Amino acid sequence: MTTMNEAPAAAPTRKGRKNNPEKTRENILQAAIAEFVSGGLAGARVDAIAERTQTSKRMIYYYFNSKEQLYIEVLEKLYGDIRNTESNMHLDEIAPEEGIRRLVEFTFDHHDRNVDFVRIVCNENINHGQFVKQSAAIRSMNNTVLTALDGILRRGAEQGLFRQGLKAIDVHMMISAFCFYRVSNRHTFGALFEVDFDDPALKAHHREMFVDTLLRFVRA
Amino acid sequence: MTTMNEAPAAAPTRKGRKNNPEKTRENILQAAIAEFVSGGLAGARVDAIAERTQTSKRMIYYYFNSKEQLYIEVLEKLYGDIRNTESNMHLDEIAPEEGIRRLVEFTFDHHDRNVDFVRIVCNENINHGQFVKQSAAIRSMNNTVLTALDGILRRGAEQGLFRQGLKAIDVHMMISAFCFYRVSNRHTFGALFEVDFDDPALKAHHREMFVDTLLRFVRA
DNA sequence: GTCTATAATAAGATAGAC
DNA sequence: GTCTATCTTATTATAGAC
Repeated sequence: MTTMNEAPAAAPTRKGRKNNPEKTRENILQAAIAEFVSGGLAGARVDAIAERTQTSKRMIYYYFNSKEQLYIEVLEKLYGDIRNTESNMHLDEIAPEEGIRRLVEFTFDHHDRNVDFVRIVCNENINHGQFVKQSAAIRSMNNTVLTALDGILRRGAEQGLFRQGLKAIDVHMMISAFCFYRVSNRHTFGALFEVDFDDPALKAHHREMFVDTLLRFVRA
Repeated sequence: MTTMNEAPAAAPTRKGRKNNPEKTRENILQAAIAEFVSGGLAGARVDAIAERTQTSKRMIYYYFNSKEQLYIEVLEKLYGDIRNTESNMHLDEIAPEEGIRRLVEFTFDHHDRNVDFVRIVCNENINHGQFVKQSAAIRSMNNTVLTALDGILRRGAEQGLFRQGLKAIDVHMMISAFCFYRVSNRHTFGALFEVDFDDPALKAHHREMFVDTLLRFVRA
């Protein structure tokens, strides 16, 4: 009688909500992303996360132990999303100029689509990057871009198309700066200069301008 | 007898700490900057601000009424600092290329020296720019750069040195993106790619590279 | 104008039933 | 594994003396 074999007709509104650990966990994680993104680590409220969830606050602590732990998992998830997508670019088989173009366009689109990622990185920097520094998972995942870019620059230089001695880290930083800033500072920049970053035409303009700027930088 | 004419020898350790409203206010404001900068609006603690102060927590509420009000004043102060310095550049009297160079260098140095400003802007964007949007003072102060830059671009185009049809807002955004990102993301970028942004040699390298990139962009 | 002490409340975390 | 109710601490804000 202590087993759960009774009351099939008891709660009609609770259809299909049987125990489902993985789904609950993912559900919490998604809610946490939304909450951390719109308030930072300090600004996020555990109660608010629970409200965004189909489950209760208790479950947050059950699965993640603390607010900080939850934050770290969010961080790792969002950083991981980039790596997964940026692996499939095959930048080593195309013409150097085309490689630069594609890399800029890819980075642009990725940041544009992942506002969440950008916001969480902003927050990390406000926290002096303390959690990124802690997470070995994150630190070890970010060098694929650099080697790909290095290949492009080297081939470009060999073919006489690009300048000699360009460093991948420099080019990468400039690409990131453009794509990141356009998302990270859209609210203040938008308010100050009355620019609407959601306008598709402006977005296309920026995208092409960034490609152009980078190409002008690398060309011999 | 209710006037304050007694006890000149009472407290020897409290020398010179007579009532000084302006100084107290400024003292609180400086402490608030430090605290808001290293934790954002939500992360900052009023107690912590008081501790950084030569006065008490009570005075914070006495002068600023609330944590939010204090935050807004910090915001306005830091934004104001830029305007004041960037007015004295006289960019309309020099050669166009030199104008671009100076503007980039100025923006670079300013961001480099004012980490506080950069952090507060990051925080503002996490808050969807809600306080910047509220402050009429801030919104009305930011158009001097744009007109100066516009002048440079127009003269450059007239002299056949620069391309036609370049927009000041675009150039300004790219300059800002470089200079801002280098400061705002130094912790995460530094941790991920093992870059030390405090290295003076690297700093000089970035500065020159940004000038170069912008010049390559505007040139005909 | 300034201080110490404290109220009021919000928020992170947990107990214990089911 | 999940829920509601609650404990505990931290934090914003204020009272009231001087």
